[in-house]
Amino acid sequence: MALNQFRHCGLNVTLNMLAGKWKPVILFYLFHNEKMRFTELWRVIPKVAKKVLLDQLKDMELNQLVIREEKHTFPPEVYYKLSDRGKALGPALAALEDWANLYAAAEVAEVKRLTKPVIGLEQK
Amino acid sequence: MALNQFRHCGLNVTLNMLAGKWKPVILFYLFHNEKMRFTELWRVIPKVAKKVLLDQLKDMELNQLVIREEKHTFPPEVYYKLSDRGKALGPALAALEDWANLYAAAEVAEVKRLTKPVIGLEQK
DNA sequence: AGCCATGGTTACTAAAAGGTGAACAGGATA
DNA sequence: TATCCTGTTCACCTTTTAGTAACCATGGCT
Repeated sequence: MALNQFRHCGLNVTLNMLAGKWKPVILFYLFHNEKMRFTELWRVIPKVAKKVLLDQLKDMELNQLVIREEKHTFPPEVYYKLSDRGKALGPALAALEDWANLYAAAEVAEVKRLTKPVIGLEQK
Repeated sequence: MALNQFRHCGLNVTLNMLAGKWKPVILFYLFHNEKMRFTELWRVIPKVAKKVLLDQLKDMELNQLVIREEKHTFPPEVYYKLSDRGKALGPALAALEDWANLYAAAEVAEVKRLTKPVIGLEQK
């Protein structure tokens, strides 16, 4: 889960926390939604396996980027949301995104085409 | 090398380019040094295998973050330096680092202890 | 009783990333 | 001639991550 044990500075620490195939998408949705149930998140990222999504969320919870909120009802309801720490990542993530748009436009364009079906969808 | 083919937005693109165990260190040195020979870089990051360092650099070159400059002398001299694109990452990377220092202080502290011998060293 | 739904786990497989050690040009040097 | 030096490649091996599929508990429906 958490990778590189060689971390020499803050940059490494942060990137380690963000490393994970689905974490950027998860962050994307949580930045746009405040609170999401597990299944909701899962439906919205259709290509990911349940277990993997759980792994990534668990990892992010461990790093205190997200908070898991469990209502002990039946059937169970579990909500995931950004912690303050997670929210504080906003500007930095925005900077990364801006960079991509300014300096890696080609890659992003290609990307946007590939992902329209997944992102920007109606979240219930 | 370049990982996640699932990229839904700029964030993903950027993180994909930064994902790699040694890329943060490499960036660190190139941000501080302007130009470095392969061997110099290799000596300064002692725990990495030559091949792996080469892989990471090749990857970064592909993503146009660094520029490889080869002097056809004997023995060969190869310099690596940041491209403009790479330099433009500066602010975003600084933001990630600042986040770590403000919100993940514990992790960074632990880290600083582990890495003193590697970072902040006398470059040549 | 049988089935659905939710959020998990478990055991296993596959693919990617990283690591090791040897080898290679080919001029310089001893 | 033998050895060194630089940047690279090759053929493998190990460790990490991601993916698959089945199974569980539990209460509400039908």
